[in-house]
Amino acid sequence: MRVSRKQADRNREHVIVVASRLFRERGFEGIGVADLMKEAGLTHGGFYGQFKSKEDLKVEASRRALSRNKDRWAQVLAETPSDKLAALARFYLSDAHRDRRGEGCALAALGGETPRYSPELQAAFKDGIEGYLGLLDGVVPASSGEDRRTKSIAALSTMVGALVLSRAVGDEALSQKILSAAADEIAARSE
Amino acid sequence: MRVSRKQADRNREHVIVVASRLFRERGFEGIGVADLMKEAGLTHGGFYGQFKSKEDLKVEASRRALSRNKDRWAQVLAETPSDKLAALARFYLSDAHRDRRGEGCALAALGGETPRYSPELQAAFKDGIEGYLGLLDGVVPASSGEDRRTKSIAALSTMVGALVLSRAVGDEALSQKILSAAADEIAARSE
DNA sequence: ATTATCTATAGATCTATAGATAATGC
DNA sequence: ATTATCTATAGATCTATAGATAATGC
Repeated sequence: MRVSRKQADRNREHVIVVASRLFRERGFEGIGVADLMKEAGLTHGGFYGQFKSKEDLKVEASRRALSRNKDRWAQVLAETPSDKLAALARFYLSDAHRDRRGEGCALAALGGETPRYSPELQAAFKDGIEGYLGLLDGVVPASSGEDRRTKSIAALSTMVGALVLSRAVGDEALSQKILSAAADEIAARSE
Repeated sequence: MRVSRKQADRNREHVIVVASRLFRERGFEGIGVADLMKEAGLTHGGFYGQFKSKEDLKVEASRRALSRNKDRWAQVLAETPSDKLAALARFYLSDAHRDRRGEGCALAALGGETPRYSPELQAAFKDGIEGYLGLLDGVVPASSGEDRRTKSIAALSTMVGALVLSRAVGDEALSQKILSAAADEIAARSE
């Protein structure tokens, strides 16, 4: 059942998008190639015509997730007239983001697993992180350029750490408190 | 080859300690029961006499790791005469900590995987986090009690997030910059 | 003729259990 | 007699590949 080149490209795209969700939801080891292809509406064997290996797909799916999320950040910043950093923190540290791992930040969902895999995967995360830092550099309050990057890194670390912790505690009250405390702290520093 | 009750208890302890290292190094899905028992010098089948399931061991090993690390925090704070928060941040955000996942903070090593597992495991992480926050409450600068807990959460989030990111980027220069930026920011806020 | 996708399977792993063995501790 | 640990295995998964099939695109 061969399909056209154009359809094959669409199928490949679809596998990457589905994988970017499933990896974030279940972790890199939490979903197998067969189940992933089934979820994408294709067969197990078809995978290896499109990708060299599962590791290869991890890289593609992570780049896709990080890039899509960066676009979302840029959108939030463009929509907000003032207090852009505080608005970004509130967006990132929302209940909705916490509860939707599959569509959320790949740094929080998969960053902890990344050191165990290929340099190519780590490079994808490095590029993703630098993308976020580039956006933050434009909205953190700072005197010098060097200081600006320091502030951007601290803000990103606080956001990622708080999201990870809010998802880990399994306790709604503490989870909420973690999200709001981190958002408040970032907002306070942005004044 | 039965052993004494006392030796069996020691064996159980040893499995927990070995697991707390291997889970942090390789992730909950990165090590199997058979390999883990081999690493502990016991046989695969012996595992199920000591633990109900692998999930059960995840909980025990996580509690052990979190508790040991909390003791280490308390030790650092006790050894430091002044600027305790800055000293703790430097300790946590060190190259040594980044490079030794197996002995390091379980929040950074395994926090991202925790939401996918049992309520019991999440409760272990909740208890661990509250332990760290309790120590931080004693050293963060704040006017009111409520504000103090907010500052503690923000500091913990920044530390955990920075450690996760520093391990994920696979780039020594950026990794170093992330660690130092987060440590500087926490130190600056502690004055 | 080429090639995207399919079915089927190899070979390695995984968690968990059954039943045997042998030393402890009454 | 009890029980901690052992060997062996069930049954389910995992990644990856081989070879067949059938539609595309020259």
